[in-house]
Amino acid sequence: MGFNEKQTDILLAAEKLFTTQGFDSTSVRDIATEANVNVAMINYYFGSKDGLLDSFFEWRIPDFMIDTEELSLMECSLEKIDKMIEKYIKAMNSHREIYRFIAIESSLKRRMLLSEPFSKLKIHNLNTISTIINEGIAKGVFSANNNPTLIHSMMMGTFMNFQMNQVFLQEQLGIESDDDYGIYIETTLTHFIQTTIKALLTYEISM
Amino acid sequence: MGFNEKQTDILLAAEKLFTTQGFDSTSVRDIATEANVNVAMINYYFGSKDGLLDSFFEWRIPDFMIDTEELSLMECSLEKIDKMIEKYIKAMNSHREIYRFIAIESSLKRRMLLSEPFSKLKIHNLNTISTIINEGIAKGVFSANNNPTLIHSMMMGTFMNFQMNQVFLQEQLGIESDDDYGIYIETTLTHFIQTTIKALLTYEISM
DNA sequence: TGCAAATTTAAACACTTGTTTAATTTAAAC
DNA sequence: GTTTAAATTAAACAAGTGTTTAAATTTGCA
Repeated sequence: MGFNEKQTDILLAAEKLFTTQGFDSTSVRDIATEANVNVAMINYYFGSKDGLLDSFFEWRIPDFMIDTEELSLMECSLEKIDKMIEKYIKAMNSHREIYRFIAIESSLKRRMLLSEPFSKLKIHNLNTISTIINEGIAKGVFSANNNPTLIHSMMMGTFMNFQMNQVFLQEQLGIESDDDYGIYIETTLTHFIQTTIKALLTYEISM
Repeated sequence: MGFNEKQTDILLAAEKLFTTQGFDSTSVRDIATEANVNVAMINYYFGSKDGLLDSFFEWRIPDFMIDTEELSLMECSLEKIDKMIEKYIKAMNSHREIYRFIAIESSLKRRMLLSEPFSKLKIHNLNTISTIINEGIAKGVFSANNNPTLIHSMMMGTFMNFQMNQVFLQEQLGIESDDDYGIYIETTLTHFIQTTIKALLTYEISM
C-alpha cells in the first residue's frame, strides 16, 4: 500500500505485460524496459519478482471489492438483486484483463500462498450476495433451497467465461470490437445473469 | 494422432507437469526426467516445446467432445436437457485438471494460434446444446428469447469456476477431499446447473 | 556546506532455458 | 552380413533468467 511514483511506474509496466503475456513469460528486464527503469530497481523496491506480483495483487484487488453501502439501503427485492449484479459486473468488467490475470495466476497451485488478498476479495463479494439472498429467503420473498455459494459461482463463472473465451465468443456473437464486447457484457450479459438469478429465486420446485 | 510408446511417455509426463505448474514454468528437462527420456527426444519427436503443447492439445481434446448419439434419440424435453448437462459435466469433470490447463493456456493471447483444436471442441459442444434448445423453442416446449450461446457460457463458466477456485470453494462448502469435490460436481453442481437452465427455459418473461 | 541515507546505475553472477550437434547404438531391409 | 535408416545419447550452444554487488549519484537534513 502507498507506492511512490517509481514503484507505480513499475507496477503499471508489469500490469501491461502480465495481462498480455502471463506472469511466467514476462521477464523482469521486459518490465524494467517498459517502465524506463533499471532492472535492479525491481528487486530494490519489491524484493523479488514474486514480491512484485504480491504487491500487484495488493495494489489492484481492492478495485474489485463490491461496495455495499448503496445496497444496504435498499429493501430486499428482485430489484435489489438486479442492482447488486449490475454493481458486480461493472466492478469486474472495468478492468477485465486484470481480473482475468489475477484469477488465472491464483488458480495455479504453486501460487496459492500469494492469493490471500484474492481470497479475501472472494469472501467479501460472496458475503455480499449471500446476505442479500439469505435475507430474501428469510422474508419469504425468494424461494428457499437456493444456495448462495452456487449462485455466486454461477455469476462469477459466467462472467469469467466471457473473459477467457473472448475471441471465440466475439465471433459467435458477431461482435466487432473490443469496446463493443465490453458493452455487451455490461448490457446483454448483465441482463442475462439478472434474469437467470431471478428465475432461480422465483423457481418453485427449485433445487 | 497415433503416438508411439515413447511419445506417449513424454505426453503423460508433460500432462502431469503442465497441469500442476503451467506450461511456462515447466522445463523440457523436467519433462524428460519425468518421462525417463533424453531431453533431445522431445525435440526429435515434437520439434519444439510449443510443438509438444500442440500435440498435447490434439491428444487430449477429443476426450471432451460430447457424443450426441444417445441424445439424438431422445425427444425434446426437460429430461433431454438434464441428460445433456449430465453428459457435459461428466466429460469435463473426468479430467478436470487437464480441461483447466487447456482453457487457461488457450486464453493467453500469445497462444491463440495453438488453440484451434480447442476452438473446434467449443464449437462442437456449443452446437450440441444450441440444437437441442432451438428445437425445443421451435416446438414451443421451451420459452423463446433464450440465447443458447449465453446458456452455454453459463454452464461452462459455472463448471470452470469450480476448477479455478477449488481451494476456496472446498472450504466454503465444507468438502474434505479432492474426490468428494469431484463427487460434489457430478451431483450437487450438476443438479444446480440443470435446475438453472430448466428455470430459464420455463421462465415466462425470460430475457 | 557537510554528511549520512536513499536512490540509481552498469556490470557481473550463477543458473536455467530451449535447441542443436555429432557421435553412437539399435532396428529393419535386402 | 552388409547397408541404410531410425532412434538415442551426452555434450555443447547461445541466449535468457532472477538476483546481487559495489560504485556512483542524488536527496534530505543538521
